[in-house]
Amino acid sequence: MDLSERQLQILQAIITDYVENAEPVGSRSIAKKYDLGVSPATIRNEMSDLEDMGYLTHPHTSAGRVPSDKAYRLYVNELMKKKNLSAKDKRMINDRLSASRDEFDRTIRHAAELLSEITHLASFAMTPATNEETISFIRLLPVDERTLILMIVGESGNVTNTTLRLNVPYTQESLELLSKNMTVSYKGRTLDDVLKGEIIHDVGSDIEALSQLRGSVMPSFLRTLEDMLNVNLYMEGMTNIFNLPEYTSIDRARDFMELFARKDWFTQKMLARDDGVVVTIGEENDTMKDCTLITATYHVDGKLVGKIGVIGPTRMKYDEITSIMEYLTNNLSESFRLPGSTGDGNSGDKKQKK
Amino acid sequence: MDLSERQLQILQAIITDYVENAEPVGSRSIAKKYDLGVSPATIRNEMSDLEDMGYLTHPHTSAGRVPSDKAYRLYVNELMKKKNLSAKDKRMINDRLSASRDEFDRTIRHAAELLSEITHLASFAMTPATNEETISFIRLLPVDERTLILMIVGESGNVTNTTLRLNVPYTQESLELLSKNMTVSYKGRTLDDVLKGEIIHDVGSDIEALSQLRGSVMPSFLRTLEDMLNVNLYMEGMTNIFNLPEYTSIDRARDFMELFARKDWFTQKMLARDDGVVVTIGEENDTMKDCTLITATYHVDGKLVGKIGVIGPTRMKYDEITSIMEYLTNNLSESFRLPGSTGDGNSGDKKQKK
DNA sequence: GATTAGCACTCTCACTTGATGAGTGCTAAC
DNA sequence: GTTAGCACTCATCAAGTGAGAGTGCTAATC
Repeated sequence: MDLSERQLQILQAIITDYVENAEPVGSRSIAKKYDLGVSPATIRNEMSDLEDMGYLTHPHTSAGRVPSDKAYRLYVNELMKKKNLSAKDKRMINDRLSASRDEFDRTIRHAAELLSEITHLASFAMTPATNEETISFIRLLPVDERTLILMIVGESGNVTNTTLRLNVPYTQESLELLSKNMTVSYKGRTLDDVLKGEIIHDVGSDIEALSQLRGSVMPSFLRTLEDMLNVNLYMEGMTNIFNLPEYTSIDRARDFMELFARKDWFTQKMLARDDGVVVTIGEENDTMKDCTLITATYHVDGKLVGKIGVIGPTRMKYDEITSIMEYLTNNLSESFRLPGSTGDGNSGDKKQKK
Repeated sequence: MDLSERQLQILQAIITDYVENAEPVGSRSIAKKYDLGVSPATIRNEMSDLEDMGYLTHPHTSAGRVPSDKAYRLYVNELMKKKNLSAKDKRMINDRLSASRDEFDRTIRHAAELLSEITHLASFAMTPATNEETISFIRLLPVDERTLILMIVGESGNVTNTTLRLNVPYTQESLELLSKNMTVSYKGRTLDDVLKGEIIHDVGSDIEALSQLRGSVMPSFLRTLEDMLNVNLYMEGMTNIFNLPEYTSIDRARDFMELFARKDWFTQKMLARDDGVVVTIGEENDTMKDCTLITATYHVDGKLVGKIGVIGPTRMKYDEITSIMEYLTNNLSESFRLPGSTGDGNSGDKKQKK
């Protein structure tokens, strides 16, 4: 049972109005503001039908109507039109991103900042990495007689390091040997694979000092690998949500903030999402049932993907925000393209349900 | 004009009660709960005097009294006694810290976690570093033909790195040469010094490729140095404050959260504080005038200092919290001591005003 | 002179009441 | 199918009320 043209118009009007004012919208104000050529009474009848079909809800008898998740879904899939960014926003994005184009992390961080500034929502960005990231090399660097740095570098240029203090001094040679040794053992393997798989014991354990050093380093190696899964995640504008009427209750604000304290959990959640612009609304999320989450992917050399996203209440300007994110990710992919390559990296605008 | 013994008793009772219940305390409840041997009326008279002297305030005519910053200051300096930690807390601290004793960053992060769990306040911890940190070496590591990692290591084992993408390919040799080159130029110099000083141009610029590479790397080098000033700062339990009656107003909660979004500012603030256990109360802080901030320092090999701290409303359990922090920092300093060294690293308990 | 009992006074808080206004749902007329 | 009209519902606000907690003052007491 499809919606009639008029029903769609009314629904769109309600969504537009509610997104703007955050208050239940009544039949009379729709009739006044949006020129639909019918009286409030007619609109009331249609609204009642829309409610029966699950597109609207009713906080209480005599409040106006509020769009449901289902309504937003319909809006995102069918109704909304792409918005053009303002010249000011475009300029801002171009300027800020080009300022640090040669540094991955910084560019990504700037992207998150931009996103939260423009949308006035909470945003995040992560450097390109996946569960399938493979190890490129492992390096142990001396600091002082007992202190050393363990560094793991992924294929994508992701780096994680930790500073270790050993109980016994090490020698420069054993350090270099172990670096090479470990690189040989783990190069090309994915993080998941190494974490779940057997630890490789049998390499070069003929030398006493080496195997001792190895024993001290291994536990930290594994823990650091785990950290590496949690890539570089930048979060920005978390406090923006305090300005929204949805979060004037301290409890909801707390819940919101607590979600983001668990960075590792959050990262895994986001990594699991599909490519392209993905919108999940309210109940479609397993946690955060009153939030909408929009993620988009950018590409490096047309292959590796990183993600950016915004989080806010289901009441948000879907059209503007998805357009901004599309522009932003295209811009990012553009600047991370190898000169000469052409691939557009499958940046299709899917908007699909998760 | 000193306070009489009885006035001190009453003030202490008011503080104890207020810290516990977060509600203005009246003369009658003091007389009932604390056995001072005088009637409410006498207590009222004393309270009135204490208010004249600035130790108490009055939200409105017929509420009870609330301790002022000045009262807390007196309490911290003179009245409070050291608390013994519960066996449970001690065990928890020992267990959790020893689990990752060989890794700096992880241990520090665990310390922050512990602190916020035990105190139910917001906490932070930073790895040892100061504005006087000196550069130990600089390393450039290849990732792919245009991508490389720039890594700066400080004397204390602090590492900062960034992934760069160049416009033109580089050669392995030029990379190694530049690494050595830069290390020679900057080794032993402090971050501040390098950031403020002249950029050194004249080293090895006879080779064309090298000077080009250098030109691409330098801007990032300086930006990354700045990052390094902002050490590793771990924040934990920010959402704890939502449970406090002081922060049920969304505005105050927002202000609080926004303070910590500015990590670099916060780091600099904390680095500037004295060694030992330092308590600054309310107005004594230039920002956060309704917060109390307690920091403490731990030592590595008896020299380098790192900081941990808690932040909360001025109404907090000063005696417990300072005791916990003392125990925790002693424990940290202990595990970061070079085997054989003895220095206790000046871990005096100063409690001084900033 | 210090301490205390007594009492009037102040202020907050929770609760009630009534008026107002926005909005719906139904019915009957167009 | 559309619309006007009207009764009904519910949230919100302001004003009013009583209870409770606490102070500040005064006069009596130790």
